[in-house]
Amino acid sequence: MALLNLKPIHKDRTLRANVAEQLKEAIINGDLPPGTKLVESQLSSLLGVSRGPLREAIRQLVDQGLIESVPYTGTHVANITVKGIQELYSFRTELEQFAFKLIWDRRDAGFRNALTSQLDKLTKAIKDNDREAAIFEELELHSLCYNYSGHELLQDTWQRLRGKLHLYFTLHQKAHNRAGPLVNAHDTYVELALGNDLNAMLDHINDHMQQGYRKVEKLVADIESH
Amino acid sequence: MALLNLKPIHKDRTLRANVAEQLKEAIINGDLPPGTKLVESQLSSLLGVSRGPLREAIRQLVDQGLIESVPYTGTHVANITVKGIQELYSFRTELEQFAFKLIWDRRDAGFRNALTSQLDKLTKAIKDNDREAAIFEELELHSLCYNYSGHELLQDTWQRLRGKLHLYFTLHQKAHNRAGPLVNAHDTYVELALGNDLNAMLDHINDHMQQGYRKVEKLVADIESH
DNA sequence: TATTGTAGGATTGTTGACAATCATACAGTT
DNA sequence: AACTGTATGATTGTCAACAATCCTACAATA
Repeated sequence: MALLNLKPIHKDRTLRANVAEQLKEAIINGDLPPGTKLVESQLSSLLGVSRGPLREAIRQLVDQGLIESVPYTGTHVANITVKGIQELYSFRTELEQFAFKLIWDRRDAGFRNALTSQLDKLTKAIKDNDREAAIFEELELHSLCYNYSGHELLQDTWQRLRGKLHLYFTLHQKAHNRAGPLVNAHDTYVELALGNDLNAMLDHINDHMQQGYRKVEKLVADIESH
Repeated sequence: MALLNLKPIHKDRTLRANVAEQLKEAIINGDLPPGTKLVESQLSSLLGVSRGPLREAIRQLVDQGLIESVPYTGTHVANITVKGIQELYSFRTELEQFAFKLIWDRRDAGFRNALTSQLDKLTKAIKDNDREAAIFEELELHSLCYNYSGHELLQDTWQRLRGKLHLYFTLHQKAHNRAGPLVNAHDTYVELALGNDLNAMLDHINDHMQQGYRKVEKLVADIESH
């Protein structure tokens, strides 16, 4: 048995999974803006899929907070609220601090390499002015930290939040038509993440999140007042 | 308009919701032990419901980690692992500390009354040797704290965990056939929660969780080795 | 005019039949 | 004997038709 490097099979080629993925993409990309009514019959014919798997996909996104649904009445893309953003950022702060407390003594060469290489990707995307990619790479950078924690429950929770966060980033970028992540915003983040002062890192996470929050805060106020 | 005290209508009398509730109950009560195969056709005829809503209910519980499912092959009640319990308790510690940081300056008479009254219910259930009730009331005590935080994202996350926690409690109680929560385990908890030393409370949450973890730890080792 | 009652249409919820996929057992091959 | 291929049965995935519910608009009533 001398075979290796086989990527784990993605054993989920159910329609449900495909539909969920595609819907999520559409919401996150801003193609389906918050508040958009989602009518099952329309969507199903649009996707070339019957309503069964579509409903299951929708329910999956409801659990992720990207879609809201009231029995017998309707389904729509989740709206954005100031409270929602505040909660997301405050919660993220706690999660990421927890992640780093877990990671701290497990950081090895693999982690260091992955992190710096990911920072490079992010920096490159920003310099290329590829905003979509920049958003993605920023989220990947944080995902990396969660993954190295080895804490599945934590990872799942992060994944659940990631979609909404991505949406906020996209909306902010579209509204202000300016670059997403700042060029140097993550330099000190990575620097501290590779350093030897845990408390400094935890403090920085606080700052990092508050910075991020302020960036999208105004956006929401605009949207909320229609 | 002089009418009040109307309980908010529970507008979810869909079959999906009923089935999900009933399935969750059965799992949590231990009627469907971990590893039990769940066959859709059997369950649907057993519940007198077609497979559509049943599948949606199952998917809901999959998202809560109570059920595991592999496409085209099968579905079964989630198994218990040492890692799973460790993660649940370490994660809970962070969540509950976060909750109390949020609550701390919002604690009012209503909160104090609710908390002490809930402690009374718990104590009574223990004294009456009603173990099922004791488990429920203990979870309610913690839920109260999460609810008073006003943080919906935190509440949702807690609710997702609560099911699995409930299951652990039930299994532990059935395996060792001893009382669930100890009589005085929550006295200092409530005492500190009503006091004026936040750090003491946060430290106590750590202890409280580790105590709880050790209690169910052995159970898992037994189960894991079949 | 403000409130209540009542069709009508649209949308979600539910169902039972059909198709795709998988695990098992067993026969065939080397 | 170990491995490979193949049929079989069971189970999940998918579909299209039917039923239940809700929102809207409009008429009726006071």
